[in-house]
Amino acid sequence: MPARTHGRPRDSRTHAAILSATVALIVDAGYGALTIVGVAARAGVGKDAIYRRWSGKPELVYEAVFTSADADPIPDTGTLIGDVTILVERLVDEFAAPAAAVALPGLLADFADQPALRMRIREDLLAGVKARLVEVFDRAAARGELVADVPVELILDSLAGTVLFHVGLVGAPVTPELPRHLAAMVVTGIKTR
Amino acid sequence: MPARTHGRPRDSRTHAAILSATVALIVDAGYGALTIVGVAARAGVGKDAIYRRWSGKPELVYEAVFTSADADPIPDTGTLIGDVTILVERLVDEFAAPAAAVALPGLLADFADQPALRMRIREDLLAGVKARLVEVFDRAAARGELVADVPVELILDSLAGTVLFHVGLVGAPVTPELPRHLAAMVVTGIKTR
Amino acid sequence: MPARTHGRPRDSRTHAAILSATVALIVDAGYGALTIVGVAARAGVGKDAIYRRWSGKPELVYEAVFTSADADPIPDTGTLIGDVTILVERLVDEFAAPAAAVALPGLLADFADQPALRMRIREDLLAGVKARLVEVFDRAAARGELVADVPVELILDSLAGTVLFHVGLVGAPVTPELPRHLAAMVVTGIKTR
Amino acid sequence: MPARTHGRPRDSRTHAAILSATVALIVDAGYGALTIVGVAARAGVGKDAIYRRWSGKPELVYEAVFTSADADPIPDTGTLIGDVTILVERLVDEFAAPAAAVALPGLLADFADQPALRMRIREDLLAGVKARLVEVFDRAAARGELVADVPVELILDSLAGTVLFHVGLVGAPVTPELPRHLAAMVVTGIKTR
DNA sequence: AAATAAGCGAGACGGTACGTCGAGTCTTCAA
DNA sequence: TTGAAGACTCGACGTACCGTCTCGCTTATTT
Repeated sequence: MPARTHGRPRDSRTHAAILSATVALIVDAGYGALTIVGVAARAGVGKDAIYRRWSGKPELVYEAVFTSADADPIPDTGTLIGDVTILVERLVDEFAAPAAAVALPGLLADFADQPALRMRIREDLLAGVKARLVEVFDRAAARGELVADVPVELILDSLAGTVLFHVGLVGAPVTPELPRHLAAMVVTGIKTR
Repeated sequence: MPARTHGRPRDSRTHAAILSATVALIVDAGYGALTIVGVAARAGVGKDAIYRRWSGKPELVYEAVFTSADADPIPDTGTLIGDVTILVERLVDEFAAPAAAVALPGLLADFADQPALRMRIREDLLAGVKARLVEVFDRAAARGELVADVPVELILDSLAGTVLFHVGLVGAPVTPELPRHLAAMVVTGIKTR
Repeated sequence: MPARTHGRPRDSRTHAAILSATVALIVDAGYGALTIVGVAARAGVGKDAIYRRWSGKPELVYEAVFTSADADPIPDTGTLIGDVTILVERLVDEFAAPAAAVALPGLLADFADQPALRMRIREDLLAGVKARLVEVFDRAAARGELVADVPVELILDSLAGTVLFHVGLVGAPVTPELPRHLAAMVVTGIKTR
Repeated sequence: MPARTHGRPRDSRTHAAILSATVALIVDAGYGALTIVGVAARAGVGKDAIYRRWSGKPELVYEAVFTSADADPIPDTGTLIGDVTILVERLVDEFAAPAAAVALPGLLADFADQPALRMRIREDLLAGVKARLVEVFDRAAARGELVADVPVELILDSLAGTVLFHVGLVGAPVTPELPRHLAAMVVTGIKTR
């Protein structure tokens, strides 16, 4: 509770203007061409207003692009493969959104370059996905559908890596079958291990 | 078009000095911190000597880091899963090499940002992997081990994306079991589709 | 126009804290390095408390550094040269004081840059000196020591300019003979004109 | 003889464009309002081209404004007062020139703020004046017109300080009599010491 | 006593200049 | 023509200060 009781409070309109200018510029110009100067100009804001809130471009873009709280749990479809399919659909929706698909490669590259940010890839960006993945596997175990000792993190990296590579890097169009295929591959692969 | 018959021929030592300076700098400082100016200084070379050969940082790094021709075919182990395991081992060796692991995220991000380069991800960087993957699947089909209609590109993206995410982005240590696990997941996932 | 009868009256301790912080910073860091932000921080005061009283850095420094009312008249020594020597001694004391010597060049430069402030150089900063100079010349005239038509302003500029240049700009040490030399030069120069 | 045999030589047109933009901006806007950014823009030049040649605003302005080599010796008028009058006329011409009069206060203030530059006021800016002053006094001594042991530096500070204060700070118009008055004051003041 | 009106520290705000650095191009001399 | 050196324009970086503007709070005068 650091409070911040003193001084003029930060203006939420400034905050919003920065974030929406960031998203707009990413979509228009791409992550590489996005600059703090450019965001400030587009938002009609001083550079300090940005640096006061974020320590740099990666943090700014991260907050601007990944605001989809999306805390909804995965509904129970009765089968593991069904549940994972829905989970992958959500992941694809998140990663294939216009700003996200453009921002992800550069954003992840910048995160990977800084040790302080690197750990946030799994802990922040994928935290929600991981939590839901664990829950889905727990349900499957309760159902007796699954053996124990599931390599959750490998599966997480597989799902995220595949979607990222497919959507962000290669730029392949997302077909409706992708989630089902990917879910099937992962789930049957695990089960028959 | 005999290209260049006139004038002083290019010095191969200059070429080599640039490439090795590039690799050294990537390992030392990371992809993001690598600059053409820095490479030139470290190689004891003028900037033009670099721009004369490569059109920019991504192309330079691509050539410097991914020179492992590695055209060796995958030996026939008798089973698809065995073949794919070896293929993944090779992929991991390639992506987890010191310079490659550091360079990959930024390099792919820069490739993804430029439409002209984006297609080269699958066509150049993964060309060898794809060719061997096709060959391995052909062998499995000949063996009667596999149904037809294999989604090669999805599998390719899965393998490359998983390894990239695991090794380059998350920075997780590579365990010896990873190739086997990943191969098992993909192969059984495909077979029981 | 009773000006301000309502509201909380200004705190004289705030006033004093600002002025002494200003003097301290000038001595420590010089006029150029003095900032309003820095004064506010050192005085433990908000910026507005400063802007409420002074319109900018030159005015603030002017008040902080030149508060020596020094309205004492020049004692009658019996000779013009004696009187002027005392006058120059006072001028040197004023201009060579630690804060003043450091502040003068920058302060006068800022005053000169703004037409609104430029006239205050002679009218405020040198007002006392000029008044005493006139008085001293009047005494000399009464004594019959001097011809009429003395170019007071030229003499004023000479005295002030010489001391400023010597002490503030060149940074030469003030020798005890300086006032006498300077007075002699000016007075005999005028008399034998 | 540092030579500089390697690399592309500096472009003299760039040099000239920077200097003339500097002079133009000083006359238009004053020393305080002159910025490196502004000079670069007006000269159609990158900022680095300026920082490559000068270490900051004071050095740049110094070179831009005080290029009048003016190495002409003072003609021998036969009397000390005549010689000094001419010397002061030259000094007034130099200090009252449009760009110089505007630049001097700020320029000298900046020089005075930096110990490294402070010594250059007498040694560079006034070097020519001082040399000619010494010569003029030598001639007077040879003529038998003057006693020995002249406080040259005090006289130098008097002349320069008076002109600076009159012209640069107070902004008083320069009357044609000023040089004669000032010379008379100084010379008779010295002689009858 | 309540209402009104400033003063006050804190700090956010849009601007703007700073001095540095890298991009990619161009220009010199020498090989 | 290559090559090392380095000047060139351009533009982003992250920092700092400008002078203005809210905040919550305090301290006085006026009703």
